[in-house]
Amino acid sequence: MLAAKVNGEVRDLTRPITEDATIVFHKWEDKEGKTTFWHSSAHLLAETLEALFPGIKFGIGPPIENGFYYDVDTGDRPLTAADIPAIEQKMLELARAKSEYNRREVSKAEAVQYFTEKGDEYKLELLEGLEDGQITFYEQGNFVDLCKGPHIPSTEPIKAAKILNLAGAYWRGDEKRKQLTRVYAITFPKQKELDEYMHLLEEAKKRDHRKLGQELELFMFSEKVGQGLPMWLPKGTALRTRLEDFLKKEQIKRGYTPVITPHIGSKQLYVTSGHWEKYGEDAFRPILTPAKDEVFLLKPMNCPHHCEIYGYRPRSYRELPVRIAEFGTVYRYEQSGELHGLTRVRGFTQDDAHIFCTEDQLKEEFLGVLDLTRFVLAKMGFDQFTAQISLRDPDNKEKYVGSDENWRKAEQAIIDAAAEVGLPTVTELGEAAFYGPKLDFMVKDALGRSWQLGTIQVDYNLPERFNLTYIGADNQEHRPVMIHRAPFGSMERFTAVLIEHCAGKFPLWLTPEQFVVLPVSDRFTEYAHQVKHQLAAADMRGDVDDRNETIGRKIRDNELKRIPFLLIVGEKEVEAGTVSVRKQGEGDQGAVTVAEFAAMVQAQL
RNA sequence: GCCAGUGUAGCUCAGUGGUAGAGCAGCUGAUUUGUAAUCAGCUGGUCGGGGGUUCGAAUCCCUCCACUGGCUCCA
Repeated sequence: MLAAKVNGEVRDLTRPITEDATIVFHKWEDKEGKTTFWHSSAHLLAETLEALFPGIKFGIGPPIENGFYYDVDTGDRPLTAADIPAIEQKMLELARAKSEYNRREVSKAEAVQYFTEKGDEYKLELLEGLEDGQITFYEQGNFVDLCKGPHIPSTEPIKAAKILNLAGAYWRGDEKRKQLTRVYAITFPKQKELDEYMHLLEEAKKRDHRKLGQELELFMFSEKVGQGLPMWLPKGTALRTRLEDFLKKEQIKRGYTPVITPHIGSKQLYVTSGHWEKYGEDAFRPILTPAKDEVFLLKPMNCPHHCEIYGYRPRSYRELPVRIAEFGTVYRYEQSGELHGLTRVRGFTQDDAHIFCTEDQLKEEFLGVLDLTRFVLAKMGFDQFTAQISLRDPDNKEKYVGSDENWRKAEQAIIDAAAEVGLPTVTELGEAAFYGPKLDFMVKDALGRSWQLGTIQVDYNLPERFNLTYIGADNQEHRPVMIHRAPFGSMERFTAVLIEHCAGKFPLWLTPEQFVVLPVSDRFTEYAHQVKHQLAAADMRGDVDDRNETIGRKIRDNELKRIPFLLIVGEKEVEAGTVSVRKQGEGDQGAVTVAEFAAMVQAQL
């Protein structure tokens, strides 16, 4: 037992209960138990660091989803990987002392005095935000920390510890302030659990899309081409093209109109849209021409172009909603430290569309987009995702364009639509786009990092900025509402997450190569090619591995390439007109005729 | 952009001041193969780029570039 929930509040097991209370005990298996365990471990880590590096100063040290961290200021002597073994060792040594975690209520003056004497300005700053009478210290061994708790009774159950990594982190998350060293770590009550966790991390690394992208020859980067500018190799292109075709077809069914727009636009376009003012300085530099004062920008978004398409002639209420769709490639100068495989790049293609509709149609259109997005995710086998509603930060309205009334309407439309379909959501203030609130679908990558995939945004503002109108039944001009949406988000990020989601074993309808025919020896190569052509005629994709290698080698190589079906052909198969089917990861499935195999695969598509 | 780390052959990696290495891949040849690596030979590197220290630098220092882990940012 690690902690107790008393009347809904998680507390120390050792803290006396002075009122009538409902009590729930938390063990390691509970989220609350782990959180308390890791929070206490953070204090143990701090005690360790203080013992090893006297004079070290402490920021904050909270538990996180997997483990905990502590932000520290080590002065002139940086922490490095070489320090890790000593830290881990000392941590366990201190844990074995079985120090009790003792809670103590202190006055603000007492707390300020303590940290002033200790010289820890970070704790003093934290104290500034706390009210007298609410302040508690926790003490274990030789370490005292400002902390509201709760904690486990003693360090005794902490049996295994691992420093996961060292990273920089700005104090209070503010890039203008000092950067502290963030020590990430995790602890367990048993060594075996730590071993299992480390094994899990290893397995996750194996499905990292950057690694699989290289192994499966899906995409590449080149220093000469530039940072964050992926190039899709033939197999990656085959995969991506199928994703695009799938969505294009579905969008046609749902009343979208495909368009194509250029990769650049005049600066004036982005002044109108507001992007110039908001992002001009942080974007790729403007493109100049021989003509004086002529300035173009690489397009960072497709919406301004689509607004121009909407506005190229008068629109009647009868033709709304207008749904303009484009797989549009955009370029954004992301900070160099942000680039990450295919998930964060500087040139990428959005499966973008902009829906222009009346206010009355807004809800239905939004619901339609929600349905499309969920249809797409389901088709790809994503059942684990969260939906995040991103609203404006009400305390920083100057970061956004548009009137309060428009924002109120837009935010309400998203909240209502999500509630209507029963979509579980979390709401984040301050995460909205500058022109409107968003509903984002978030998924996690193999290493637990969360990425935004599909996005739906309600926008009252760009239609105003572009002076977009339609003529209503009353023969008056009205302002349409705009929905920005991208079910995949971007082809790059979606592909990355898909690679990791299926560990490179793509669904049959998407995979670049569905089969490879493996002749047992070169006497059967001709038959192998016949098989391939028969299957190609049945609309299947694949090739012949006619290298002069043993069958065992060919099987191994093609298994590693995650080919769904290996078709082995030798003497027996040639005579019987069959193929021996070997399914990826599942071994020999026996012999069937080529037609039977084709039918079997068709049935699975 | 910031903090820390990494950069050696196509890939994975060894080499820490004294003649650049291994396995795999590739090429050539032999082998004609029955369900996850046949054998042999050969090729392949301005040790990320530039500058410096040194008799001598993959190795030490500076700088730039790229990548990795975070932070900040993300139209």
